[in-house]
Amino acid sequence: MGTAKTEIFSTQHNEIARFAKALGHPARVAILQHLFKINTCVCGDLVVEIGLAQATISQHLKVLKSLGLIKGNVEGTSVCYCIDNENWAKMKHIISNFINQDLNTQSCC
Amino acid sequence: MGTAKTEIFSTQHNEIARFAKALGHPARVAILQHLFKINTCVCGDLVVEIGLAQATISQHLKVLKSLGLIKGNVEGTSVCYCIDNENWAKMKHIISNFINQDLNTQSCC
DNA sequence: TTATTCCATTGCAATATTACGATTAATTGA
DNA sequence: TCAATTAATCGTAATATTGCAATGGAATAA
Repeated sequence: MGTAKTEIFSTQHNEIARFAKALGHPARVAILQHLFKINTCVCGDLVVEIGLAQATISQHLKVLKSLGLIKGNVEGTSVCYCIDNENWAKMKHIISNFINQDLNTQSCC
Repeated sequence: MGTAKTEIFSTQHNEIARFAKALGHPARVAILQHLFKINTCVCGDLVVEIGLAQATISQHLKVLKSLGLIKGNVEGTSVCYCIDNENWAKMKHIISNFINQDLNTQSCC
């Protein structure tokens, strides 16, 4: 175990969970927030900015990249990262649709 | 390790991550979705509905309850769960504010 | 009381995640 | 060419998560 039984859930539920999981670590939230804040691509200063070891940041970037939320471009000896607008929008819709549900009735308990 | 270094991140980033993490498992997504769908409290049929062992469901419910997203009421020999509207709204705002950010400029890469 | 039902908790095994030092690969600058 | 810089990857340790069988506690039904 330790592995989620994804096969018993719908594609939709698995997809919501996959995106949510990627946002489920403060370092990844901080990375994404920084990319939004500086509003351009980030080349190299993420390690300083976030305050974790280089290997650790690289691992978090890999998670975000593998989901498509960010993309990286090699610029000489450094790599520049930025939000992938298209996939970010896709994630936004999937998560929003889920969390913006409202109860039609009062909770009974 | 295996433990996130939450102390180096802002309260806001940690809070976003905490909520996102709770939504980061398809079983918990399915549980919440079911609670919205039937639009009232659920007494006892979650194990059948989701298809995991009773102990496993109980554990997922505990995660959701400890974050305040759901609440449970004892009704005789069973327990009824429902969405906690107040905390759900709080989560909704926190997550929405984060994911609804838009880039002012084109990505440079 | 005794059996039953429902659910939480405990204990455990398998796997995943987080973090980092060390190494490697690629590029640039001298 | 050779050092320096940057970031990915490897290896490893510590901890967290997932899942389930077994157990236990609380309420109900007989």
